[in-house]
Amino acid sequence: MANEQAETSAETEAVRRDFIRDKVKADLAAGVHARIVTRFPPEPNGYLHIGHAKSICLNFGIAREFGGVCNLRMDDTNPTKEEVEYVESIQADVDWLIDAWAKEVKSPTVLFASDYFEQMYGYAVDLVRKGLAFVCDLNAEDFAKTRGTTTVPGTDSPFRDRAVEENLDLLERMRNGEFPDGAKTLRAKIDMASPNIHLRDPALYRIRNAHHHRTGNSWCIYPTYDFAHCLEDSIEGITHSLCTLEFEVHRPLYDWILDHLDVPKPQPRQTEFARLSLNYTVMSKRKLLQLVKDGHVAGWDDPRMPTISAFRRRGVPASAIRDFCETAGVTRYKSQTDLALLEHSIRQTLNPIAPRRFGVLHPIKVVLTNYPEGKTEELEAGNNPEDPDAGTRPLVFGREIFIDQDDFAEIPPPKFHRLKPGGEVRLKFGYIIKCEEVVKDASGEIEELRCTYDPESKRGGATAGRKVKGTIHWVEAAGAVDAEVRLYDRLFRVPEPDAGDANFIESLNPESLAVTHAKLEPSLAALPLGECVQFERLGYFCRDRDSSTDRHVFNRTISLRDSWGRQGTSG
RNA sequence: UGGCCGAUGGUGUAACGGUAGCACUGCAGACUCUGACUCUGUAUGUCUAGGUUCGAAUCCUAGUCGGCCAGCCA
Repeated sequence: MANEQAETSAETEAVRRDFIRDKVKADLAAGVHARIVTRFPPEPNGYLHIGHAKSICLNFGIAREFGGVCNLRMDDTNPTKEEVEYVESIQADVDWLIDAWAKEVKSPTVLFASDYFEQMYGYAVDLVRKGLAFVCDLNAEDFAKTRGTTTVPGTDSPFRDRAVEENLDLLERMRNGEFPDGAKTLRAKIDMASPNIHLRDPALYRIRNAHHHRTGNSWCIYPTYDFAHCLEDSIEGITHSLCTLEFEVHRPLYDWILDHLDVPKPQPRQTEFARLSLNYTVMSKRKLLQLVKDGHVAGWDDPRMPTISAFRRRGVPASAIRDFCETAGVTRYKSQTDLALLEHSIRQTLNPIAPRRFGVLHPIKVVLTNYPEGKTEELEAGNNPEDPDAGTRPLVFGREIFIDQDDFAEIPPPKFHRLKPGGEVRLKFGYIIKCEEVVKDASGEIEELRCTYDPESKRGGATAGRKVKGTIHWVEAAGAVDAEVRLYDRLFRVPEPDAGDANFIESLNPESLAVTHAKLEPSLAALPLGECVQFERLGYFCRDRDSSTDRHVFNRTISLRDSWGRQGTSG
């Protein structure tokens, strides 16, 4: 009995996830819709970022959970800002992000608002016929002047009472290209005194003699967002139109347009949620574009960027981003999500699946003076302690190896568990070694460490059970693969780089990228692109696409949590 | 001197009139051939003031603070 109750309430809790899903569920229960249809409607004027990921996960996620579909629709109603490059990157990013969900819920083809231009124009004509829209000759400046302000009502356009026939004629001539850019607009006839400025006879069509990336030169008038978006939703049979909070004040107009047109019922309903805001980064397309154009980063997919393509290149699994979006939640409160939440999702996703490998980022050579010259042997190394099925791999061991600079200290700080003069550490999967001598060059730089090893301390050996404080990773010198390893840190030094009127460029973190010349275990030379491994004790890494057959470039996806060295430098 | 929206630990998010919970982060400890993982413990919260009610984070009123809106951008 008690168990049943617990299960029931747990189930209820699992289903109840946010206020939007509540609404969807209620609509379904009330029979408002037979099937849920959502949409993700990016404007192809930039690359998708982690903020879009939230919207993608929400829209596709809801469709999936409720057995519906989600359309990927390019909102391409402004030819002066949109490019094919962006529609392509958006498709690739969405496909990668939703991955297997695509088969279940994604509309089979990408949709384009521009495919509805003729239909939208027809609706505009309908509004004119009903006396609900008029052609206005005011230029942009006079339009603004007569709009009023937040506290002062606007005044009617002198063209507001044009006869229907004249409006029809003028609209057609607008379409036929008889007027220059900005000369005329089609406006809704609503209420210039409305406290909601978006209801003060808003523009529905504007003249743009511009080449559109899909419709070419067949149009010279283009619908505004407010007119186009609700119609796009209506045409596609969208049931729930989810958007961010800043569109809240547009909702009355969204409804007004559909209410006054002969469109299928039930009409789509717009619901707003708070966009994702992540600290230590910026999210606006304008600012991301500036970072790219001004060369502060290497491109849209520079792994320091918050773009989806950057996360992909950096080695972050799509499922980690989805997990993060779920963790961040959906509310109407404008929050600032901590980067730590994202990092946790990434580590949590990678830990059970990433094969363990050895990589030495900042090598110091170690010579084992009592290890026979010319001898090598194979050690058996576990691939992943989190996954019993991951198996083992052979690791060549020899007289000369590399260890990381961080794992040796000539003058060790308190509680230092690693190698120090006269001290011992275990080489993971191998022997216990003892540092006998520090060899330096003329300038005092450490040239190599001369150590002895305990031949019986290997797993299975007589002294294998000896306790030493530290276990470190290593790479055998002769077989080591040279690699360039790129260590990334947060792009900005401050949590809110674009707070207030701050110049976000000044907050860039000069140490967001550090490049090291590393020594890696041989198997890493063949690591396929797109696969993430853990360099033991260091973090998760993947091969970068800058690699070639004889050049190895790796990205650090994310470091391991480090309760010891946080005060030190990264890597 | 407008309209609309929002406010729960450091961060994010639950609780839908009935014991303020979870995750992240922080700190402390256990374990460890990864100073990881895992586990344990611990710290910190309902914006304010009234009201309704047996009972309010939740409902009402007012205030405070924050956000959005005056593109022919989306």
